[in-house]
Amino acid sequence: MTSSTRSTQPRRRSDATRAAILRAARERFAADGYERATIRAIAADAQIDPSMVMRYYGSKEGLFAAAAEFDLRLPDLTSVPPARLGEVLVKHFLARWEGDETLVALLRAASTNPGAAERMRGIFADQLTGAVATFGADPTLTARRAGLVASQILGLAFTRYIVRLPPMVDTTPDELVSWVAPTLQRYLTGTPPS
Amino acid sequence: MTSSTRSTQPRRRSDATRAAILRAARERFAADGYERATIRAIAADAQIDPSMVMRYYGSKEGLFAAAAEFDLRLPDLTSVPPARLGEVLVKHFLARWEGDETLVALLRAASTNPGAAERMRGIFADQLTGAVATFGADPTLTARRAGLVASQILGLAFTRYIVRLPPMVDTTPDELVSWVAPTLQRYLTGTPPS
DNA sequence: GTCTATAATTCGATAGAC
DNA sequence: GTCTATCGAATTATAGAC
Repeated sequence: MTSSTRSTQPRRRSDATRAAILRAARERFAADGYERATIRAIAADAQIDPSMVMRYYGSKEGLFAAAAEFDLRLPDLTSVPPARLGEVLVKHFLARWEGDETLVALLRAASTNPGAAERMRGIFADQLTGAVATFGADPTLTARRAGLVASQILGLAFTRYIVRLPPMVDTTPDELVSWVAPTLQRYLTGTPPS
Repeated sequence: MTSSTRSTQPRRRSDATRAAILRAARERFAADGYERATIRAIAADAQIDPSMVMRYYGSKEGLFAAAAEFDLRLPDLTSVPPARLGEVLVKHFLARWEGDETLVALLRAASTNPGAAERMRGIFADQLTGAVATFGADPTLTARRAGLVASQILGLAFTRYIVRLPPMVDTTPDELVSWVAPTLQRYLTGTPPS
């Protein structure tokens, strides 16, 4: 029962097609948002028939849910020098986004699609809050610290990838890290104001 | 030629209707985004016929352009104590938004509508950069400082009004000001990193 | 100025042949 | 598994009566 022929392998022709659909869907959702991205256009990009999209993913919502699966892949913050938490986080986020348009798709869709907004809340409320909680002292402040971090991180993504403000687009990732890291550092470990 | 009868007064029945349309349009665009907000729904809210919207504003794009007119109404920053610039700015933005949903409409639409994104760029690149330039020392840094401020300000609005992250929704404006003011202060007047 | 009627598209989704 | 054909609904926009 070592290997090749079949039986335990459900993957055949369809897996390549499914992957092509997801890739095209991410592109379109990222570029056009949820409403303007049509199943027909996605299917054309993937060079398959539109009805295949429905067959594989049931509906447009189902397709989006599959295409916008996103994991922040946050590193273990307990092994990071406490004074460098902000820097590590900004670097991580920028690197994570520059190579994967899934978050842009999610960001654009979250503006108009309730399901996408809900997923965004889940990602930043669960994954990020969880990471912040691993080292935070005061549990009652953890959620707020995570929310503030999310506000700066998502504002960075929004101005750089969605609105495309020229100064935010032209600035290199390293320069952005230098400016933004102290902000996150204070949100994460700073003394609560008054 | 003092007063009432007519001649120099083009406003008659239509002005109230136009205002009602704009109000309903801002509500719908803010709540649903550009694509999902339909002319029919806006007309129903304003209790007028859908064709009147077309007659007055020509097209859906034209209606949005009229409804999403937005002025930051930035105060004169030269009369603000330099050490309190961040605080004054956050306070101003929060107050400006809590009572006017136009920015939320613009924010939501900017994700999918190129024209709305262009307007957003104009607002933050012109109005904000102009205000920052009035006191900034190094002109080459002015655009970048304004962009960074925009990133935190728009991230605040995005997480609080669009995605509605619970910790950002539950926090009072005063508490938000306390946390965010130092960030803007550093973006505006801080020493450039390395 | 206001409304009815409808044109012209476009979309998501379905049925069914092969 | 894949594709053709099409349904039914919704949209912006227009033409024209009153």
